[in-house]
Amino acid sequence: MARPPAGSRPPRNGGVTMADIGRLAGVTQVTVSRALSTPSKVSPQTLERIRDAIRRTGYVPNALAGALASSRSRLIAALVPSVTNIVYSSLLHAFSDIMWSHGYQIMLSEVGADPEREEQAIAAHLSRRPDAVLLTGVHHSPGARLMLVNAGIPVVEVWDLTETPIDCCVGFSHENAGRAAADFAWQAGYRSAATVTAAEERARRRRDAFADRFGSLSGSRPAGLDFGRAATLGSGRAALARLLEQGMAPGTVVFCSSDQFAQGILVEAAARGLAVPRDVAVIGFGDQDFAASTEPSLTTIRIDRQHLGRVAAEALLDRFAAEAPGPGVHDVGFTLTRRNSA
Amino acid sequence: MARPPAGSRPPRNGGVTMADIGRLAGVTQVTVSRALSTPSKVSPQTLERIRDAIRRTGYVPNALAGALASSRSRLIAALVPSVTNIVYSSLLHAFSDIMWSHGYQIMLSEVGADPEREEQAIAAHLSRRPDAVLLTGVHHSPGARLMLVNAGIPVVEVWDLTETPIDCCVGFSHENAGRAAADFAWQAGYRSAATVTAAEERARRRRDAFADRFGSLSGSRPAGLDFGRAATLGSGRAALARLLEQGMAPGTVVFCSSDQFAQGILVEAAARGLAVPRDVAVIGFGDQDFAASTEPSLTTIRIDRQHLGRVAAEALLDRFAAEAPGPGVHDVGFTLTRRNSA
DNA sequence: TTGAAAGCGCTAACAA
DNA sequence: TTGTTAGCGCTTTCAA
Repeated sequence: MARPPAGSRPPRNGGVTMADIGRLAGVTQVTVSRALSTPSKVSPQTLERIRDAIRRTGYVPNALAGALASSRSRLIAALVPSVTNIVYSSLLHAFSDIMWSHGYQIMLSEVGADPEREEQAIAAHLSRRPDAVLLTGVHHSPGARLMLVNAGIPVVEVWDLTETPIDCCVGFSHENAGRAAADFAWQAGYRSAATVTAAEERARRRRDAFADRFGSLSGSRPAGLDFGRAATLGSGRAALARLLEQGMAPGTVVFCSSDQFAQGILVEAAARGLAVPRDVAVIGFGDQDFAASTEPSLTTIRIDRQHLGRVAAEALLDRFAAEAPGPGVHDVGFTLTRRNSA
Repeated sequence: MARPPAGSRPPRNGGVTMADIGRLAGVTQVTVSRALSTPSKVSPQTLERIRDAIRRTGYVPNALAGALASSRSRLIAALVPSVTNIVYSSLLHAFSDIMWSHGYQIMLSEVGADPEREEQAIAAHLSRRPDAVLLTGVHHSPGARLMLVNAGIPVVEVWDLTETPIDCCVGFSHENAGRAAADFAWQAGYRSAATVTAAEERARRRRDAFADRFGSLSGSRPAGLDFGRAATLGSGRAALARLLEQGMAPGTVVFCSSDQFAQGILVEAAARGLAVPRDVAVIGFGDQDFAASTEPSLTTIRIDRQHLGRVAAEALLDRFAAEAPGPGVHDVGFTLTRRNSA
């Protein structure tokens, strides 16, 4: 335990209450409550005495009790597949910044790709009575949907789009992104394509859309490589090696499910003396901070994650205020950023 | 709001209480409470009826009320400088995994490098009455220390070491890491060194220790470059360019405050046709997932972040159980992983 | 401007 | 094995 100077017993300011402050300031507990929530309703002198008492005791209000009494916890539950994935963590960063500035705190959980685990996490979070929930993706178990609807609080689903959100959603179309990449590749003159994809549902949807479109454009469906493991530079290198083994034609464009993969392909190509994009071209996904600085720089699909996080936060804030908010579907889109790798 | 089928009014299962479940099961609220916390103390038939009622109503216990009544929130507050920095997020990942499996939830906040903001965040978190707090680093404002000590709960400071933790700490010595890099570089035969450092207090301590040691070994203090911005591949490239402009001697070893910088130097060197490590050698920090797969692979300082997170979790769990835990300082160490860049 | 009273939904004794 | 009684520390009326 964090221990106070030996000898004195822990003040455990969890022990100091509004009533204590009131006693010190010569008022009742209610007045202290008012001083904190609506200072304008308390006389200046009283306010001063109360503030003084708070300072002297180091009083920290008990938000648990406050939330119980008011049924507003000022807590937002956020569930992401992974915090170590920069794509989600940067989105979260923008989101929490705004929520924080409005007095909300974030309870975060990682849920991986397992719907069962997501359901458990949702239950655990709902037990804390959050004022809203942020979920990643739009596919959730019926059980999860039910709990969320029952909770009767705003829910925002991010990083994907659906016509039937639980409440509202902010994202972009992964299918469109895949198709846009295929159209770009075709128009840029590539006549052979391949895909490298991580084991993730949305990544697969991008890949499928890419393969469908490029296949119908070129007449032959691109070869695909799936990586169960997380997308890393190392697996990107391995992917190019494997593609080459399989006899990939020179001048093929490889559509990757993440910039990590793409960078790996760049590194492996360089190690093999292959020229990019002449011998092999690469399209990434995510436009991570390194994408513009690789050699050659990465052509990739960019999602403005800052903006996405901000729109998600605003959607919730809006719902806190509105009486009967409409079911909001916010498409924040994406851009194909052409650089030098394709 | 997540809305139930039109027409029916929101069950808002925040509305279903233990008393409601009791009524349905023909028992009092207390028995329901027991059924949930110590099912062994409830008869099998009663238990069955209660569980049935819970299932039918979709009841979710109110953890706010529970925490208020028991003064145990099963909440852990975690404060990290940044969630988008993989170094902290992977540590957090391991930490929360364990805490979660013991029934604790994490409340996360980013606090950047601003002590003022950290203090605010600590106050906000303490108001939720967490059962413990995790902090990054060992330098905190006097105000922050005071609040934490007053709270009387376990506190673990991670990613650094001190003789005087608020409560306990789990980390490694940044000074030792810097010196180890200098010793390694000297013994590997490098006679000229430089540093590239992000604007971060711990990074600077590593750099200073490196420069001191290498300086006393070689007789001349290494040149240093500071980057205010976050460590990115792009700034690593820029760093090498700048170092070269400044007339860095061939065969210099560059000690970076992160693997991102180091990778940037690798990329820039390749782009300039410089051989690594012959023309310029590089030592990174962090051993991120890409470090083993770069070309050439990165020599870097590795911290077992999984392990660190685990030890931090165990330290807290221990303190929850122990009567009078000793002030624990856990040095998890680091290893200099030699690969091909130096 | 302040206070009194009630209650948020639980847990923790203590009884029966 | 179950129930009764008291709170936990606040917010929310309503009254003064």
